[in-house]
Amino acid sequence: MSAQGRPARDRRNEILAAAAEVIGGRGLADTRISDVADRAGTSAALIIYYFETKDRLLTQALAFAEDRFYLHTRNELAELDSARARLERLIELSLPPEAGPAGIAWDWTLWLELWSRALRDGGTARKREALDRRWRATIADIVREGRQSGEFTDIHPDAFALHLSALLDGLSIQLVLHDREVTLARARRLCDDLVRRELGVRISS
Amino acid sequence: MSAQGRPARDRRNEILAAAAEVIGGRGLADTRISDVADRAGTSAALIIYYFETKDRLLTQALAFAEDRFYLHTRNELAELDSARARLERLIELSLPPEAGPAGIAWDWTLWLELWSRALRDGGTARKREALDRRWRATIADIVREGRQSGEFTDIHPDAFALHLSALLDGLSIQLVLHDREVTLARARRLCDDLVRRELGVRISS
Amino acid sequence: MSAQGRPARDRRNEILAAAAEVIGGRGLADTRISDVADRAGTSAALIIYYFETKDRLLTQALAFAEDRFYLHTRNELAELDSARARLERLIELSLPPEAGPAGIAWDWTLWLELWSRALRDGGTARKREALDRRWRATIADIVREGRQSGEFTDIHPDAFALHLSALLDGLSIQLVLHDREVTLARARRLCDDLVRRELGVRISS
Amino acid sequence: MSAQGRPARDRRNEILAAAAEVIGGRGLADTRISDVADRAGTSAALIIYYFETKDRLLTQALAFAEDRFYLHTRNELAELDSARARLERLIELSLPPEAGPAGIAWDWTLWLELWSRALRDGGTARKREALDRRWRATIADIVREGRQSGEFTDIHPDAFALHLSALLDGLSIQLVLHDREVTLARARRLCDDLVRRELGVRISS
DNA sequence: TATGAATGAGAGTTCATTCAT
DNA sequence: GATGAATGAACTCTCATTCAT
Repeated sequence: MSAQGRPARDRRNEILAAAAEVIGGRGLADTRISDVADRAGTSAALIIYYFETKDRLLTQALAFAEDRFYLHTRNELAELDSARARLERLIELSLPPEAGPAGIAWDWTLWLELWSRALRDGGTARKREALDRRWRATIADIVREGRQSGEFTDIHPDAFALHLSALLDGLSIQLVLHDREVTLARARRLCDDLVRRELGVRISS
Repeated sequence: MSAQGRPARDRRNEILAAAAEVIGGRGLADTRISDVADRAGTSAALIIYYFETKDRLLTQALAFAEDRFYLHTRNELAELDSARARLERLIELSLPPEAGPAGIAWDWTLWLELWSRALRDGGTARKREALDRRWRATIADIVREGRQSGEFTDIHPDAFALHLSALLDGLSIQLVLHDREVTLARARRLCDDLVRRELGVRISS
Repeated sequence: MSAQGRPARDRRNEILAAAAEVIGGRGLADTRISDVADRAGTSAALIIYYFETKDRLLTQALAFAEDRFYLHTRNELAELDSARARLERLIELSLPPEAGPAGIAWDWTLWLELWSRALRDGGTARKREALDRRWRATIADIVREGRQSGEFTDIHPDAFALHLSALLDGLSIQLVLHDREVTLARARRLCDDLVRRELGVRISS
Repeated sequence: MSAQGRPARDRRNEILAAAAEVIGGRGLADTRISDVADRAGTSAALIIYYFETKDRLLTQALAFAEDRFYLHTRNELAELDSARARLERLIELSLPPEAGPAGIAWDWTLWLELWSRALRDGGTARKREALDRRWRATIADIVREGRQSGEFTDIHPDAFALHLSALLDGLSIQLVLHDREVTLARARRLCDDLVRRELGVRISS
């Protein structure tokens, strides 16, 4: 039993990862259970066996991917020792990489799907709210730490967090959608300006 | 001929309007041709007769709704005689109204759908880019006018336009999704702050 | 009225000719009223106006084409003054021309459609029987004439007519279907042999 | 595994047989997937599950039926020990039975459909060519055997095979279509005559 | 006579889900 | 756990036909 507990959890996560990839590649609306099964190397029936319903699979897959991204970011930030560096890195990780021909910003793609799904699906809506709250809290915490360490000027952490996160969202949309007027450099500069103006510190990402 | 040309165009627009409503209400993915037909008071076959394919219907419906919104905004702005007032109004119209339980910000709902569709559909992608460009140009024009009339301090119009529009997008997402931490008032305050700081003018929306 | 009678008949025939072409090109099963309308340069509604039903249109179109072919053959034969020449020409006209790349034997194509349709459609069945009977009679008449003129040896005209017409049908099928083992030359030789053996006359088509 | 492999193949063949019956009864053009499903006692979805597309189903059903007929004939012929008897039997099996009111010559019906389909469908065209070639080879082989055993006079087997098969096709068409001038007896007599004249042997079928 | 607009009645196909093994 | 077989419910799209003009 306990010997089976692990593999089962692994299987679940493999499927969730596969689902996230498929969603990222084809979009939520065009994702079929059998696509996920193919990518995960199993059968559609098994996926239903684990998740009971397609809807639950998709909801959990989105949550899985976003949690993974969040944890990845958390870990990266934990390694840095100044608030300034952490903020700089957070901005860097937030913006989707300028895509080469085939390059697609997987995680950002999922965010767009998540938003439209959250409009009608309560579960997704709650999850999204929690994720965004946690994200803003991360920013606000960095601000507080920087204030305490004397790196940043005194400013309201929550207001700044909302401003920065909203700006990052707004810019990222243009970037994932490859708007020709919005380059990664321009986006960074706007964020840098905001940081400099509000926190009195210069970041050169 | 002319007696027949008009009705046909009217029919088309009726259908597009109906489609936009349905998409807003049920989401792009859950919109069936027959839903649109029902709302428009016709048959599914007629919709295919006019639009040939469901895909084309949806693409055109999104474009139709966004164009309508843009024209509406344009007209509203044209009536105001100071750049400050126009900017204030633009921000007001941009942010989705704080929705009561049943209230849904139709147009913003469509934007979210538009984004995720633009990820994979070239036509939608192009249309979206054009719309956003036009929108930022509108903001930049107001800035230029305000600068010329001496209302605003001297600032780069395009950089400001990108900053404001991105911020509005980012905040609006939280608002349409009813994030409990982001109220319409908070969103407005952030925009006001930006305007005050960058353009040196106070707006009290 | 009489001034309109002509054009109306012309219209009908134009449509029938168009229908025959479409059937030849796309097959009976894939022929849509609107295809015929397009080829005839009218509207589908007009075709229904003339023929009332798609079924009637198709039946009449097949009959029209086959009658036209028969009359064409009749005229050609009437110009020749020996039974031998007439028989030779009849065989020549019966076999589908060896098709170049794009070449399709229109009339033979229609025959195949006619047969499968005659299996279930009584009207088509009757028409087909009449056409084949008339065709065999044509052959038998030539035999009789040749016998009388002393060109042919004495043989039963009807038996010969059935033999030759069946052979022509069977060979023509292979030819329209481009069987690589059955060339036009081989087919002719078989017919020539039959004629020589049965009628004691050599034809060199 | 082996317990599952068989049933699947059986299912396929059941469906193919059902399809052949429906095509024979209603014609290729009027055969719906659901007709086949009904006759096979399953669902339309299962048929798509096995054949992916209606087109493939029909193509394979025609091939299935014709192969079955060919194998049946082969077996029958193998039991006979003189070339004369085999030829006689082949002719007998080739001609459609004189149909009573309800009697329909299933396999011949399918041939007519096959021909018109082969006009536009490459796959069907290839299959048909192979079938006919095999059929003529069967005839030619009998001729060779009869020549070797001294039963038949010396004649070119391939030319005879083409002549006989074409004649059989041409006559069979009249018979399946119930031409009132062409009886089974008349058709047989023509074939007998051909055999007697060309092979120097009398068959009394 | 002529047609564009409109529709109902399907048809094929997709797909989540169930179930026996 | 795992899967192939099976299906019902839905959906898009096609097309002959009708009708007002």
